[in-house]
Amino acid sequence: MAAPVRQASEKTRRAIVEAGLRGFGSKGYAATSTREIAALAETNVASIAYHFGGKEGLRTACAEHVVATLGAVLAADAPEEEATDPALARARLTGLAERMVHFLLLRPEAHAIAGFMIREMAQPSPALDAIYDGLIARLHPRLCRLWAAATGREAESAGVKLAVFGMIGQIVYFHLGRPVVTRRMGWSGIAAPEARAIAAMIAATLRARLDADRGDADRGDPA
Amino acid sequence: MAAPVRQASEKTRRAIVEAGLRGFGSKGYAATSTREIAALAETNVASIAYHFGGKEGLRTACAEHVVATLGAVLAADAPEEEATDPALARARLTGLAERMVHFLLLRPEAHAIAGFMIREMAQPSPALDAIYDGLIARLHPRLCRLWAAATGREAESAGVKLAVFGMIGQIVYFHLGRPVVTRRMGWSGIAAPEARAIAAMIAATLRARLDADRGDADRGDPA
DNA sequence: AGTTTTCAATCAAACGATTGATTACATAAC
DNA sequence: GTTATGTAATCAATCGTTTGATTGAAAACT
Repeated sequence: MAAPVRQASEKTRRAIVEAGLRGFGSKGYAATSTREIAALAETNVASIAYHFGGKEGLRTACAEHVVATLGAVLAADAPEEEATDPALARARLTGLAERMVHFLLLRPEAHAIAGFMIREMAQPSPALDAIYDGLIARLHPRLCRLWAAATGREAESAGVKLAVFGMIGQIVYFHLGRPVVTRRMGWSGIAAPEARAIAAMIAATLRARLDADRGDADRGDPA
Repeated sequence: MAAPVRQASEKTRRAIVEAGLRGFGSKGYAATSTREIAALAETNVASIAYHFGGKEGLRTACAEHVVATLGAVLAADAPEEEATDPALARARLTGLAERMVHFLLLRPEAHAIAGFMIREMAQPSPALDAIYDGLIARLHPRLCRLWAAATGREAESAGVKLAVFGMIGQIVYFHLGRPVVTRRMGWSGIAAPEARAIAAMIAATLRARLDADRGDADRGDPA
């Protein structure tokens, strides 16, 4: 909580957080020992208790790190002004989706981040609050507003909110289900070409859904 | 492997598997102790080693149980003859999706099953092989054939396979992201009405996507 | 039929290993 | 010299597993 701005111990902090995130994200919280984290961070086990108060403190620190990192990634290409033109909103939405796919599937650091978030959702802890407040609570309404602008539906309606979750769910699944997807597709892994194919499929689904919503919005049949 | 057909120890086996599945599915493999499982199954810790060779053996036994249970659920409403009529295939597909949503979100035993599968994907183990071979390898191609019949595209094309995964991903996500979804939606949980809303949204997405695919299939633009 | 043997099944108890946390002490920075 | 930071050693607790004893019922034997 209290940031030790004093010294260059920041390097150790970062190393521990990154090591913890990598462990928690790939193997899970319980399955990752503090000694393993310390070894990966090239420091002593006691440093974890010193810097974060304990393993649980490191967990929330990792959550904050995830929020900061992912927030920066998503804010980088976020023009402050909201898109009101349907075509523009639609382009923004598809672009954001595509960017999320590529980040989630190609960036090496994304594996730990996504794994961490997924595991936090599966077994909620105080760390999930930080992720929700710092990330979901900001990103999801923004996507809903874009969806609304692209279709004419109301941004905070249940249908739009669920549709946005559905879009996110598709993206997340291709990270989560990677071993299953690659096996079924006959891929040896997910590199740039595979990520492009997945992004194209998600974009196509998104376009189809937006088109359908635009038609339904007039007839008052928002599913 | 060798089934002890002799005695009524089958009851103990089942109790241990169900207890293990519940623990592994909700808290994760590493976070669930053998003592905890034994207590939940109302038996002794040694029974786990006796019946399954160890904790890891119980893991694969749980995977086999998941395959058997889920296989039965999905096979129950699977008319052997494949649907060739587009409208019928479409109805089958949406019906299957709806059934999956309701099973995953409402059935109490589904929580452990889904949690187990998700965690296995996140950290593949030999248990994942059993799940893939016994479940995915059967279900996914069937969905692809339905998709193909509904749209005119080729069942084993990359686009169709990915689209089916996308549909599954949406469904799975609403189970996985339950704490996040409920919070954002202002729900206190996911009961029948909420599951219906989610199922409606997924059905709408599916319909929109199938429509778009049917149009694209002629023009040879399968994304 | 009565007796003995065999064996799957379960149990309490204990094993060594590992866990997260804590301590006491050394080192570096200011 | 005071504080901040890092380390080695150690703590109690818990982990998965193993052990030896016990049970009850089927199998084998007389």
